[in-house]
Amino acid sequence: MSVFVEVALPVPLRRNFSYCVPEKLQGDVAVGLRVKVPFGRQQLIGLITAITDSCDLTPQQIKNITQVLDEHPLLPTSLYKLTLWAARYYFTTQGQMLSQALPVALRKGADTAPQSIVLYCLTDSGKQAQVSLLNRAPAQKKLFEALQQQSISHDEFINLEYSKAALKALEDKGWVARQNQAVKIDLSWRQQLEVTETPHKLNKQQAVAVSILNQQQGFHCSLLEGITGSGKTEVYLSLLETVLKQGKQALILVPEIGLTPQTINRFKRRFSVTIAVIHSGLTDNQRLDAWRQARSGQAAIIIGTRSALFTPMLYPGVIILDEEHDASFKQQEGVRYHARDLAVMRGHYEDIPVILGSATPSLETLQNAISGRYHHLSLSERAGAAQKVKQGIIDITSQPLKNGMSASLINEMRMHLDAGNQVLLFLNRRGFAPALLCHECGHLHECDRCDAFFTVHQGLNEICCHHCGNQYAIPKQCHQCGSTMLMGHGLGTEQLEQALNTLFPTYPVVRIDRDTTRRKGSLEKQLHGIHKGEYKILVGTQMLAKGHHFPDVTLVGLLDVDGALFSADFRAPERFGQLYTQVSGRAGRADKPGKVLLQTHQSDNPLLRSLLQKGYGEFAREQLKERQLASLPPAWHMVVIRAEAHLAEDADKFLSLVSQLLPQDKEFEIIGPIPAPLDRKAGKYRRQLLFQAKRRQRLQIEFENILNQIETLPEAKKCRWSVDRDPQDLM
DNA sequence: AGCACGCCGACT
DNA sequence: GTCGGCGTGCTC
Repeated sequence: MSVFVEVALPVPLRRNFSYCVPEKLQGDVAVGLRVKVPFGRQQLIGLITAITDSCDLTPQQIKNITQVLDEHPLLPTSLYKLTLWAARYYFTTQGQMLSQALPVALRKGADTAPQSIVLYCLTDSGKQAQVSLLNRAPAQKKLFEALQQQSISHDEFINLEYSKAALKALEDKGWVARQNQAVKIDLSWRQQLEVTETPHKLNKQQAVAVSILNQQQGFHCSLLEGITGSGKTEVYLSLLETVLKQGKQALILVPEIGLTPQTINRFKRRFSVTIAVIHSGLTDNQRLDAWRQARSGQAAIIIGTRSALFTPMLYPGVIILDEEHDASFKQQEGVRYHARDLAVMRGHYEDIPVILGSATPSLETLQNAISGRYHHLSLSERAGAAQKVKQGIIDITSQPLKNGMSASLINEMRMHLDAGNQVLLFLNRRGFAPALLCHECGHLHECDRCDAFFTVHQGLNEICCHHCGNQYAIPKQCHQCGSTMLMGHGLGTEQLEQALNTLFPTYPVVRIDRDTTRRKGSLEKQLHGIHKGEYKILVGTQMLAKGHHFPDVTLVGLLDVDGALFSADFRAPERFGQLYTQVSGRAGRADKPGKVLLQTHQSDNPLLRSLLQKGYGEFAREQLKERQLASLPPAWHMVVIRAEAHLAEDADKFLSLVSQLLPQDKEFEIIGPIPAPLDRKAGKYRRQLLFQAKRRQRLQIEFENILNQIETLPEAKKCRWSVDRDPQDLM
């Protein structure tokens, strides 16, 4: 009897591929194993998704599998199911989703079995050697003395940054030798958990949260809403102790920027267990090692960024996702999955609790907490005696601005700087979709058909409503006061940095944004410099607000509140609310009260007033109502198809055809095609088509029906296009 | 996505 | 006369 397998391959083709299993391999195949197969002219690695005894294809069309790579399924059932679900949800292929979920090394065919590790240890002559002989070779001496204490594995050797040359020299002397040691899986933590730090005393709210979380059995999702400094981490640690004591593992996900040595150290200090840390700086093999440690159960705690979500656990106990509102949990290329949403789904499949923590929860999570789907736990007491920051609004309508700074801000900066403190200036992420604003009267130009703001497209000389697609030429005069001082887009961080250097020549400036932190380790270096007081003025984008505390900063200036708050992006107010709250939570300290200054043309704006007076919680609830009224997420469900082409018509034509494939009614709206807010990037025209559906199921079905049709459109070949479900921003 | 085939311009 | 540009077509 002939045996066939369906194989999911990492290709952007919306189907799996059938292969024939040669007789000698028939006993080796099972669902979930990796196989090597011929594909066109290449050999690819894919995962078996099904085994059948018949196949519709003609014998000429079908090829044999080359090799079976695994003995046991690569992923536990829960994770396998999760990738299946995610592939459907994000309208992608199983193959793409699976390859997203696996460490690169495994995708390339690496072995899953724990391999032996290389251990450097002293030889007999090394043990008798005199250290004093190395007095003139400090690097060798350092390494030698470390080896006298204990042998060092190759990984430790790399991590601890010993000199390679020194190792070579010691090997040449015959004092050090390499040993291969088989990796043994140490599960002792499951029997006897060592707590190496006395837990802090919990306050009442923390204790309540911990006791509720400790009682949870099986799947349950909770929102832990705790203001900055309220001790969320202490709650996590307390919960971890319970989970680890039950012999179960914990998966902790943090934003990209939040995975600092300090974070990891907090967990390391408390528990003497193996912690697998998964971050972007790891090599493929280091990632695979972390993956293996998690899968074998040796790593009690797995801590990592977005992609760590897919790390298998032998004894799953809990998933904690900290700073759950952070946008870095949404993948922005390839399969655009959201780690928070998938974490909840994974918790469901694993039947374990999921904790989402934030000081400023996303509206998605807040809605689930309010509706009762999630447990809602609050921490509103600050641990220390930190004072509340002072907040001030600077109305810059008609005020002369020096590179975006008003005279009153500059004065205030000077006062704080002269007092020996640091000043922090925030500017929006570069290229935030700009609204059209009158500098004289502060009027914001709104669409006449909806109450969304127009977005300025300088390149097209157009203003465009991203809510309905309405377009006009950029007006010459303000619609309200007739002034010609219309502002389209603001300035960038680089320009600001230069201006500050001239304005405050005696106070060193540091700029922190995507450009200055691109190189590995440069962010850490800059942050270190800030803490040492090498810099007095800090300029940056959102990046600076995340997770870093600057005790000597007493003044924070938000230069372009309007650009951040009144952007076409429907999440702009939410984002701004989060940014503002994070920043206010960080400025100053107990003995040095902080001050936050906001520059705006809209000092009376109700949104801004509500945020400043009532705080994020109330503000977010108001936003949630707005979203409901506007049929926006999380009330409704959104998908955007983006297309990019050399000719704008090609992208437009394609998207128009797509829009015609779907019905439109009261519960299913299509907007566009409209230019993307950054409509011309790298010489290509970007257009997008927006879908909003009242019911999630409806969106799913409609899309599944048309995906194949979209793909076969001849126009689809003329542009690059992608589907983004639950888009984070409409850029 | 790869990787081929294929048909037109500037080089030894 | 070739090397190489990237357009389009296919992959069980």
